[in-house]
This record gives sequence, C-alpha cells and structure tokens, in this order.
Amino acid sequence: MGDRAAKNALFDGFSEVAKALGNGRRAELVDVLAQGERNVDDLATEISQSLANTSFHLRTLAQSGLVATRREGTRVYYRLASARVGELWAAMRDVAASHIAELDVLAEAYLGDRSQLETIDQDELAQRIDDGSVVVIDVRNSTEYAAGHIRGAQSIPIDELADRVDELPDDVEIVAYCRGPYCVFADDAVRLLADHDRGALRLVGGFPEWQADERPTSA
Amino acid sequence: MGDRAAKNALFDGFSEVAKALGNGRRAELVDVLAQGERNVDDLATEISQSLANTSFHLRTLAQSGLVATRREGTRVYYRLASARVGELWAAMRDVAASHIAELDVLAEAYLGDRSQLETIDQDELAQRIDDGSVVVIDVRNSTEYAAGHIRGAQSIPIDELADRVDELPDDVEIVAYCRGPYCVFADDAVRLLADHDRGALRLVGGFPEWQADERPTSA
DNA sequence: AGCCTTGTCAAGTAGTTCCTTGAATATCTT
DNA sequence: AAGATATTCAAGGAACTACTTGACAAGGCT
Repeated sequence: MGDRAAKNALFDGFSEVAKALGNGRRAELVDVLAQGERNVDDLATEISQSLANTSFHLRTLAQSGLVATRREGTRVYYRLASARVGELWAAMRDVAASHIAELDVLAEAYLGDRSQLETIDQDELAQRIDDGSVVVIDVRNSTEYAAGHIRGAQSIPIDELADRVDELPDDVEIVAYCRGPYCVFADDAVRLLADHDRGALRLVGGFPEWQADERPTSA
Repeated sequence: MGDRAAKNALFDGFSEVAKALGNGRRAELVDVLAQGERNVDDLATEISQSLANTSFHLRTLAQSGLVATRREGTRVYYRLASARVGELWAAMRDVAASHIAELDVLAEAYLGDRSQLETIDQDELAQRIDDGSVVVIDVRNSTEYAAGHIRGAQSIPIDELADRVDELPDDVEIVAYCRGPYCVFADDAVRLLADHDRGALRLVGGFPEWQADERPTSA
C-alpha cells in the first residue's frame, strides 16, 4: 500500500481523462456531443476533419470512458457517457476562460465583437417565456433541436434563417440561442435579424446550460 | 467570424487546461497544492521527481494559468490559481473514477483493501464534533495543517502517530482525515490505531472536500 | 449473392512531450 | 564580495501523438 509505482499508476489513470480532453478537436467533439448524440460522418463534417481521424479521436474518447456508442444499422452514434462529462467540459472551459489571459483574444477572433449584441439571461428569458413577450428560436441544426430544446422554442437552423425571417411575428422581440457561450450561430442570427430591422437578443449560454439548470425543455 | 482557423485556435486554447492536467505527475502536484501552497523543493519530494523536472512541470501548470507563484527570499511558493482549479481537479477525478473501469483496480493497488476500515461522512462528523463524542486528528504533515484544518482537529502527522498514541484519550472514538479520497494517510492511521486497540474511523474525503462544503475550518 | 454505405484499422511521418544532466540565475547570509 | 541555498533554463534522446492515405470490416439494400 502506498508505494510509488502504484501511486504513479493511479494518478496516470486520473490524467487519462484530461489527456482525452487535451486536444482541440476532441474538445470540439465533446462540445458538439453535449447537444446530443451524432454519427461519425456527421461529427467529421462538424469538426472539419477526415473520417478516419475523427473515428480515431472518438475511439480515444471512448477508451477514456468519456463517450459511449450505439449502433443503428450501418451507422454508429456517439454520445457523452453521462451528464457529468458535460459538466466537466463546462468546468474546464470556464477555468480556461478565467485563467488563460489570451483566451479573450482567441474568443474574439472566432466570435467577433459581441459588445454591440444585446443579451438576455436565463432567469429573464424564463420570465418572458411565461408572460409571452418573446419568440424563442433555436438556430442549431434540426438534429440537435430534435434531441432536445428549450420548451416552446421553434427550430430555424441558422442557414435557413435568411429565407424564413417572414415567419417571425413582428410585434414581439426575438431571442435566439444555440450550443453554448462559444457558439456563433445565435450571434449570427441576431446580426441577421438586426439587418432586417428586427429587434433580437442572444441568450447567454446555450441549450446545455439551460438543461443543466433544470429549466423546462422538450424533445 | 466563425472561420475554421479561429475555431481551432479557440478550442486548442481550451484544451491547454486539459493538457496541463494530462500528466500524472502534474495531477499529483495539483492534488498536493489543493491542501495549500508549497515550495518547489517540497513538491519535488512529494511527487518523487527531480527538482528540475518538478520545476518544469510547475512552469507548465503556471503557463496554463492553473497555479500561481509567490516569492519569499530564495524560496518560490506555488499555489492553485483559484478554488475553481481545485473543483476542476475534483470533477476530473470523479469522472475518471466513474467511467474508467480499471481505476478501481489501480486505486485498490495503491490504497489497499479499505473494506475493513470503518468510515464516517461529513454530516455525521459535524454532528459528533458538536456533541463532543469524537477526537479528530489531522494526519497530514504540519505545513498542511497550518495552512488550514477542520476546526477542533489536532495535528498528528502520520509518521509521528505511532509515538504519540498515548496523547489520545481512550474513552472516545478517534476520527482521522487527510488529503482526500485517494490519500492513504488516514487509512494507515486507522490501521495503526486498531493495532493499539483503539477504535478509529476514517473521514470520507479529506480537508479540501470539507472546506468545499463550507464547513467550519481554522488556520 | 453482390454492391453500397458507414465506420475502423494499419502503416508511416512530422512534430511534441517527458525526463535527465549540467550549467546559469536569484536571493540571502556571513 | 564570497559562499550557500533555492530555483530555473538549455540541450538531448526515447517515447508518444496527430494526422494522412489506403486497405479492410459490418451491416443493409436490391
């Protein structure tokens, strides 16, 4: 008991989990999977990597126990092994955001300048859904919407939004949400709606954060 | 906005934190630093690595923003950058424990068989401290005790315990605690006390868990 | 049965990580 | 100023990681 070799092995075991998350592409995969299960091909497109490489990264995640699989015909669906994996990913992202100085710069380079975009937080949105003073749109793709969404939200994937602006009533404010704090879809939606002279707000955080807070959802 | 290179850079940024934790020796350093600040020499001994290598690992952790430093004379003290880093480490450890099958085996190889050792949880200990029906001993080293301990606990480092058993009253039960769920000191203490015919219990979790739960501490 | 779709495996290469050794630097003590 | 203590830096080699290409496997459709 308590010898060095065993201690090394134990802590190497713990660090396996961190190693699995210690690659940008795998982190992206976890971020996408936090929205719900997806097949390999789909995930490869999502992270802009070859199928073989994506398959390899998914296997790495599976070996560390972070993701699980399900086969359906020729397709293999991957999902997070549990909700705690999603929480771990969120915790990691938050620690990175608060302790790595240059992360602000990287985030702004990817997201663009958010300072002009109005936001709404979860409490306020819940309130306004109750009193009917907003229309909520889910601008993620339709698979993600189908896997689970904010109760009462309607699905308008971001690349269909320009063609479907007319579907939205023009007498209430619009709230757009997507995958999470580092997802650009809702930002793009708010900008696009502003170009059409529609007042629109972005929900701070995305569906996983709403769900983690145990607020009303549908699927 | 939203281009692939920027997205890669952003997620590579997030995964820096995971990379920093993705090495067994660095994970150990974080585990030790969760007890309070320590100098480099001390940490090198703690993780059984050369001074140069330990210094290198600490610099890696510092670059990812997980640890911060303070100089005092010729000594440099390292500490966790914030309490959230400790929480992240705990979350990672828990995900590893619940999703990696072989971790049980590794833990038992390091800790030995715990099934014969009686335990007590935080709620029950808090209760029994209040009604005075236990003596609590902190079997970590004295620096760690000095940096913060369970209110009312007395310090008896594990390697002094054999010589100091007589200091303990023999009419109340003894509760030993140490660094956390994967620390052997309290297990060793309970076994040693049992050999001296003293009834002893191990607190589930250690000082960081007690503190995270906002229970009474002193320093 | 034969072909198609979807996903995994294997080999190879460029780049990175871990740890060691030995030298350099920073601060304190005398 | 010289010596002692504590820490960091630099160079180098063995081991691992990320990604590519091309071959293989598993299941479904006709």
